[in-house]
Amino acid sequence: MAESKEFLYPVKWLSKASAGDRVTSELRMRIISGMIESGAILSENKLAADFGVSRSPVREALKILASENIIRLERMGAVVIGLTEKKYAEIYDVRILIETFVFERLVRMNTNELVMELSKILGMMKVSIKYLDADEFSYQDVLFHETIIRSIDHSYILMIWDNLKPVMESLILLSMRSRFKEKYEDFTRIINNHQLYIDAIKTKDRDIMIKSLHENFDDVQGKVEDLWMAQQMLSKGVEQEND
Amino acid sequence: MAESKEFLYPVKWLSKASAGDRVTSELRMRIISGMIESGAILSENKLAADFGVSRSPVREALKILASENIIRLERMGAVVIGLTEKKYAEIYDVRILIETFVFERLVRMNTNELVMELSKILGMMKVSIKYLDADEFSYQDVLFHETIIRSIDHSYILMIWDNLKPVMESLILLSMRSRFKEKYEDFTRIINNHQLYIDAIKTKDRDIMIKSLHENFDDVQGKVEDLWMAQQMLSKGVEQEND
DNA sequence: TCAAGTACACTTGTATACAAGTATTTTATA
DNA sequence: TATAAAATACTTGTATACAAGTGTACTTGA
Repeated sequence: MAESKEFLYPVKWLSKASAGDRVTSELRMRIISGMIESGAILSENKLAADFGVSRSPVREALKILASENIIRLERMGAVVIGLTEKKYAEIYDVRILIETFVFERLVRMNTNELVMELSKILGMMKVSIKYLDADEFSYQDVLFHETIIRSIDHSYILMIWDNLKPVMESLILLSMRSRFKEKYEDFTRIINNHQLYIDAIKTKDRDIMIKSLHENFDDVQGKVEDLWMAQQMLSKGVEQEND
Repeated sequence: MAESKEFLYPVKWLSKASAGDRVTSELRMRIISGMIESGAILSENKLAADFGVSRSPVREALKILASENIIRLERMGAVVIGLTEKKYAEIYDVRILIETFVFERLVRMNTNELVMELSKILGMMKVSIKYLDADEFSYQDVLFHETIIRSIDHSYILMIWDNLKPVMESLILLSMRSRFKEKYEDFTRIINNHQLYIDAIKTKDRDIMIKSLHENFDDVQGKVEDLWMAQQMLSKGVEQEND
């Protein structure tokens, strides 16, 4: 009823999306941001009313979020799991696992085209910084890594990424928004890291690859700390509706 | 309308399952077995009619199968992808990836309880062989590996397994059924492999682990060859309905 | 005050209805 | 016969309705 007009997920990314996709994305953001607290119980009917849609798209959303492990479907109601610190560590375990795998494939491939593509994306990222567009920057950041993963044409590695991506996207969005406000100087470092990533792929130097991989994850670790800050901000500013 | 009474998926495994689960499991089996050919276009309405249910559970099934990468949801109709040889290789890439990861965690854990559990499952497998129950054997085989994976309590590794499991289960079911008929002697070797697996975990000997891991996958490779045989049998014996 | 049973509110899963959009086929026209 | 236009038979996504089941709360009885 008294639904907030503010959406956490960028509405422009949903122009062609279905109601189901909209609910999925927005709900995910609210859970990951902490706006919907861990342990909360979500009702299909209530969510449908809140989002102004029927139960069908809400059901779809809950199924997807359950497969992403951020809610748990029980007999009565969906229980919000949220992201504990343990889970962050686990997400990055998996990212390291698959990106390492991808790297091993890449060194045996022609990477010219990929390097071009990545350079283009890096250019986009620089522009996003210049014009203070945190959402666009996040989009390009996610796209950067997805482009690398897609390049080896491995459907099951891609499947893992597809499951991880939405959560990663939400994390990065929230982190980048807060950084644009508070730690603007970080972005030159992030750009340098990504350039190192590209160089590693270009030279096919495994040592640089490992180095850039770890720097990237150190950086990501920073993102996560920012996220905690963002969560604090949000949970103070948002009134929880319990009835 | 002229729906076959024969279900590929064991009906007793679906006793408490919803119509959606039933459709999902059976459809998966029909695709992986080759009974529904790669490239075929599935219609929600038609499937609903065939299975005698409404579109709701069918939609649910298609979403799940799409996330498992065995169909592709397009604007009009779901296109069956099926499993090419490349995809088999990719599945086992991922299995090796995650099982290796799990092993690394296991060597730092107390594995007594796990070893007990695995021994029990192995006992079940032996009984299944004795009584020629291919489905039960498959169930225990899948459970064996799932038990190992669950033991490290890693939600995102488990997420990967959850996505892989249904396809693995189908593959193993089909392969084991044909083996019980044609290559019964294989099973002593499979049992030995699993015993080696347990020993590796018990002694925490990384070398044995690697050895048993590879023997297991060699074995699995055999399973896949059997599957091709099974597909041949099926595609000859089944009349495709096209109208 | 406490226990048991009943009624109610709310849950999921499924069926069905409908709107909007997209291929296909048919029909009309040159 | 070839081409354009219109009718049709699909498709998906969403809304709504309903049945069966589950938990809660209230009432009734001691």
